[in-house]
Amino acid sequence: MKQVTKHVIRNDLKRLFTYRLCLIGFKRKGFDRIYSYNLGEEAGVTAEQVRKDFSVFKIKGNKKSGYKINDLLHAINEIFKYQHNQHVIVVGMGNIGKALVQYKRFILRKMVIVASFDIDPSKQSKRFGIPVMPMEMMGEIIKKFHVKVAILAVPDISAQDTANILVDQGITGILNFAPVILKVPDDIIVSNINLCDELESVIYYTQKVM
Amino acid sequence: MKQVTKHVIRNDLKRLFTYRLCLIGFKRKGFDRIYSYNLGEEAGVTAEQVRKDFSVFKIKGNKKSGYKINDLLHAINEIFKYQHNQHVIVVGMGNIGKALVQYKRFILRKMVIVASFDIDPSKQSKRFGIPVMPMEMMGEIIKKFHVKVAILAVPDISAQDTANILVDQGITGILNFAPVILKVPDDIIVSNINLCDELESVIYYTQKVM
DNA sequence: AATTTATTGTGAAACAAGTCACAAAACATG
DNA sequence: CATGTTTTGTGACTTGTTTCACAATAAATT
Repeated sequence: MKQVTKHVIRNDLKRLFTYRLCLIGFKRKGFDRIYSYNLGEEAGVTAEQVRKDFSVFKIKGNKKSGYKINDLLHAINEIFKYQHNQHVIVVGMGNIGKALVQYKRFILRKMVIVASFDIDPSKQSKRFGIPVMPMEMMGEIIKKFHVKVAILAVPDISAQDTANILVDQGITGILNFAPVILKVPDDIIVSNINLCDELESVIYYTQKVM
Repeated sequence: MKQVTKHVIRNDLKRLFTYRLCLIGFKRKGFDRIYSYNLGEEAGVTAEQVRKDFSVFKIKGNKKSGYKINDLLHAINEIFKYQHNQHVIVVGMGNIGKALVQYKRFILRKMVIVASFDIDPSKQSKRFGIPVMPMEMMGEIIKKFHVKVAILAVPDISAQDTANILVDQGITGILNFAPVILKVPDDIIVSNINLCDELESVIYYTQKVM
C-alpha cells in the first residue's frame, strides 16, 4: 500500500514561476509589453523555450509586438487561481517551522498558514501570529479549515510517523523539510526541500565546474 | 559582463544525495549489503537508474552480491570530501536567516557557518551561536575564513545589490532564498530556493494531477 | 496599398535522460 | 568442478526535452 512517491515538479511549471517573478520585475520597471527574448534573457532560458512554454499553457502573444505583461501575469495567475486562499498547516516548530509560520510572503501569494503543531508543550504556549497546538488537535483543525497541504518540519526521526498521521487525517500534499524519503500512498504529493543538499550542491559546483 | 547564471543542479547529483540518505537509513536498520533494486525502491527510482548513476561516478559493486553499504557511503562522501569544513556566511538575519544559522544539520555535514550579517544594528547585538555583524565587516570575514559560499536571505528588494557586493568580495557560490533571479557573472554559481513556489507547486499538484 | 521588418507559434531535428535487455561475473549447489 | 542462479555493468533503444528553422502574421514604412 505505502509506496515511495517521487514527486518531481515539472520543469515547465517551475519556469512559469520564474517568468512570473521576472514579469513582476519588468512591470515594476515600468514596462508594459515584452518579447520572448527579453523574458528569456531575464529568466535565463532561450526565447524559444519561453514561447514553447507559453504554447503548452495556451498563452498567446501578438506577432510583431510580443506579449502584454498584464496578460501574461493574468494568464499565469489563472493557471494557479483555484488554489487561492488555500489553508496550510505547519507541523514541527523547530527553527525551520518557526521561520515558516512567520514568513510574510505566503500571505502575499494567498497561502494561509492556519495553525502549527508541536509535541513539545513548552512550545504550545507560544504564538507567532498563529497558534501552536498539540498534535492531538491536528485532525480537528484539518477538518475545520479543509486543510489539504502540510509543511513537515519535524526531526528526521519522527518524519515518517508524522507523515503517516497527516495522510490518515486527510492531508494530500506535503512539503517536507526533513531529510527523509517519505513513504506515502501513490496519490499523495510530496515535495522535498533538503537544505543541506542544496548548500552542499552549491559548494560542490563552486569547487568543480568552471 | 553581468549575466543570468541559471544553475540547475544535475539530476544524477541530486539522486546521489538521495541514495546517501537511503543508505544511512538502511545502515541504521542493520543492513550491511544492498542490491540496486533495494536502493532504487527506497529512493523512488528504477534499479537500472541506480546502477547507471553509480557507473557514471565510477562506483563499482559486486556481481551477484550487490554493493556494500559502507563502500557506497564512502564513495559518495569521497565525491564531496574536498568540500568538508567549508566556511559559509549567512547574509540577512530575518526569519529564514535566523533559522539557518541555528540549523544543526549543516554541522553534521561539515558545513560551518562562520558569521552572519545584517544592516539592522539592533540585530547585530544578538548572537545565535555565531556573531551577527554589520555588512561592512563582510570583506574582512570572507578573507579571514576563506569563505566561498554565501546564503542570501535578505528581502527581495536588496537581493541584487547584496549579491553584487558578495561577488565583489570574492564569493563564488550563492544559495539564494530571495524570490529574485540574480544577475551575476558567468562563473558564479547560484542556486535558488523559493519557498512560495515550492508550496504553491504542492498545492497545484494536490488539486490537478491524479 | 504594397513592401519591409520583426516577432510569434510550432513542426522537425538534435540532444539528453531514462529504460530495456543481455553478456559477464560472482557465488551457490549438487 | 560443472551447472544453475542472481546481480552487476553497459550498449542499444526509447522517451522526453530543448533548440532550430521557418511559415504565418502583425505592425511599420514607403
